[in-house]
Amino acid sequence: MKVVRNGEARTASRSGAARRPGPSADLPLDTIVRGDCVAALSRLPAASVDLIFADPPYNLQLQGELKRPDDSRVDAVDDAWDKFESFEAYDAFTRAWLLAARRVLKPTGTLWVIGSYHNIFRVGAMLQDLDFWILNDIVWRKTNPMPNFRGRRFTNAHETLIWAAREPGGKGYTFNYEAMKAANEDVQMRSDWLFPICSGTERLKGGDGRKVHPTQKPEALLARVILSASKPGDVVLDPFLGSGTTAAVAKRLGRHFVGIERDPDYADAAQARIDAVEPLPELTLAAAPTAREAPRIAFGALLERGLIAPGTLLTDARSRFRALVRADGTLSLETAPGLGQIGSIHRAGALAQGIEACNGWTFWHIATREGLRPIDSLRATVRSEMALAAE
Amino acid sequence: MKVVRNGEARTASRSGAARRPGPSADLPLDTIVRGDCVAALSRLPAASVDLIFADPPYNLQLQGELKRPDDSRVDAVDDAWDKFESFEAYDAFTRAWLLAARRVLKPTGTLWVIGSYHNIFRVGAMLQDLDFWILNDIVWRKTNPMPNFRGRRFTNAHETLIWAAREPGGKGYTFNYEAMKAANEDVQMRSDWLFPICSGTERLKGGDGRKVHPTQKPEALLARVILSASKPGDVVLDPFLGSGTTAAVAKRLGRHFVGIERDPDYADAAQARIDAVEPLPELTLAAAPTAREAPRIAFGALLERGLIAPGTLLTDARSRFRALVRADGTLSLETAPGLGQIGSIHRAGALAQGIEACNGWTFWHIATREGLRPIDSLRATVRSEMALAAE
DNA sequence: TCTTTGCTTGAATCTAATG
DNA sequence: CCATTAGATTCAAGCAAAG
Repeated sequence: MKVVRNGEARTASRSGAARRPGPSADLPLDTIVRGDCVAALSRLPAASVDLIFADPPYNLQLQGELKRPDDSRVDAVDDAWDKFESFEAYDAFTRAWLLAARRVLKPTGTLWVIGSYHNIFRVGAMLQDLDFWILNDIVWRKTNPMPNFRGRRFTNAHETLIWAAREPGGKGYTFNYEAMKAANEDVQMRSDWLFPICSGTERLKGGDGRKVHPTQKPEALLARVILSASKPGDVVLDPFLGSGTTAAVAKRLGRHFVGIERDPDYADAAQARIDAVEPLPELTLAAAPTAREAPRIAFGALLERGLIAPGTLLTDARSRFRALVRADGTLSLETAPGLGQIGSIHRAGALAQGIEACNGWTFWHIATREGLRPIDSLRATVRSEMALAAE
Repeated sequence: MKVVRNGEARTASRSGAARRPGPSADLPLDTIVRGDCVAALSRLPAASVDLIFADPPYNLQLQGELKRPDDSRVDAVDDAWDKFESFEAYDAFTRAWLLAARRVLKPTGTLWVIGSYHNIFRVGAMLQDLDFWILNDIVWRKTNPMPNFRGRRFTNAHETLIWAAREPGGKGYTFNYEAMKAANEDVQMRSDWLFPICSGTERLKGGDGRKVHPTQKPEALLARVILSASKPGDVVLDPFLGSGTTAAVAKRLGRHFVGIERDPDYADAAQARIDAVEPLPELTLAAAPTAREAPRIAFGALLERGLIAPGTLLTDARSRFRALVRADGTLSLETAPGLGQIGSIHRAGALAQGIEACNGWTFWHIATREGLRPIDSLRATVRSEMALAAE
């Protein structure tokens, strides 16, 4: 039941962690760790996980199954004066697992938590208190929510997810912006997502025909989370695995998973479910090249390859400004403002327009028989040449 | 500028409070109280207000300046009133105004707070800590949010409102269930609302043509809040009145208002705005029209619903070009030109044909027993699902 | 007068690599 | 650590100007 692709091995040190450094002695990849979430997290290597998805318990009043960080059970409370006490207990629980989760997260890793108004505000505030950095809050709009039977409130038709980086100013996290946009009619994916709740054949049922888990999440929801915030081969961890949706979707999408589950029945059901999952073919999963991740090409490389000659005159698309290509790969402005000034293609473009910044690749054009061409198209030529040479 | 209707007088003791008992010596009805919110609230009679709508500072914590891709500068909310030293300071502020607000609220009264992920989790947690009772969290989905210019997050396309009763088990609060349902094509009003942001002629502008207030809320949003959670003649209080939307809508809908505003410029603008409002005749107060959402289906939604599987091969009608469906909802071209290139269904169609633009929905086909079918035909299924969720 | 095109703007925690 | 530089990045509306 291990997902082993392309000779990738089973430890994070040789899969996800290869891409992003981090110690990872013995991450139990593609397995369900049975036991308490905080204790299990504490036994995992630090900074070894790319993505965490957490669906923590939330209704402490009804369930009364809260545990303190030391795993002792919190007595159910009914008294009004004790309500504060129970929020406090929930906060302590949240704090404990969030801290344990942060430890296993790589510096570039991100964390998702899903909840409802019963708990999500406390989780969100705790995330901020613990110095996580919220990237988005996401609304899962349900196409088919349970109606409000008493008619005393609005139909509770959504749940909230919080997406957070490990720390403020967190950079380097994965967000597959282009893929999300391409899948969404070529407009940016928004913070409000629409999915049906998990039902029908997707819903796990026991032998008695009753649902195995009370809050099984739809696979489509997890798929969007994983596709947006991880890459193939990454390690996805779920500290409250439950019926195993996170692991099943991660496996299907060519990611490694680590699941933690305390309840043996849930863990058994999740294991069986995961075993039945067939990973998608690699071709449908390979990370798409993005402009952002493309290898950098210096303008000088165009000169070195003879694609552009020193002394060439470049202009902007509307031929308002001109610049002379110098032998060292810099430009010299031939028109005011900035006449005579010398700088990189970007600097020269900014100077010409009198603005702070400019992408010289798309600003400057070269005259051809077919008309003006952005020098960016010459860069594309170099990139494809380099790709061929690499093979 | 007082709203006096049906012989109702100007003090809460003889208007809203007549319906629901509560002391109310000198509630300054239908006026703007100038000054600090907590101090002003403390001078108001206890248990005299039916509904509170609060739009507190969000504590945005913006760093540098943000520019659009066209190099224009985003006019950010950088006002001093939105800056707090720390989360602790923000929490203390929140706690103070919430306690002061609770005091003026009738036992049957309810409180609304609006915010974003920067502050709403702290507000929600504080509400629970202070023993308010959350009735709903409501998502205001914006039809026209500001995009994410750098492509590093999901478009932040919503704000969150929390609706809470004064205390746990709060009974007797107003919820106009039938009116909401009637206004929503006879199905229960959901917790996700769709409105445009405030712009155009509704947006207050100063003599210089610049917006008077950086965060003016749309009247439609306030109308739904007030129509759902108050009755004509009730007292609606806004402790952060700003540009006066709450008061203007309350007056228009035949409710009394009390506004608190510290900034003289905001208060002046709000006063002028309120003065220009004409209350609606009683009969027209029934239901607010709801905009039916034109469902926009993305190709990704077809995968998420299982209507098309990753790995499927799509072709054009004449089977000249082929493309592989990838797990993330993008296509990978399998034929020249463009072999190996990845993009949306539209982009891939354009690349295959070597043209600028293409409607992927009609260009790409899927093989079925009955022959090739345009993928557009799969959209109908998702549309019917989504229609259920549309407002 | 009507249509098309272009410009402006909105509660925003909005980069990554190199030296 | 900071400073510098390369270079990637936007959607829906409203309104004004142009056709």
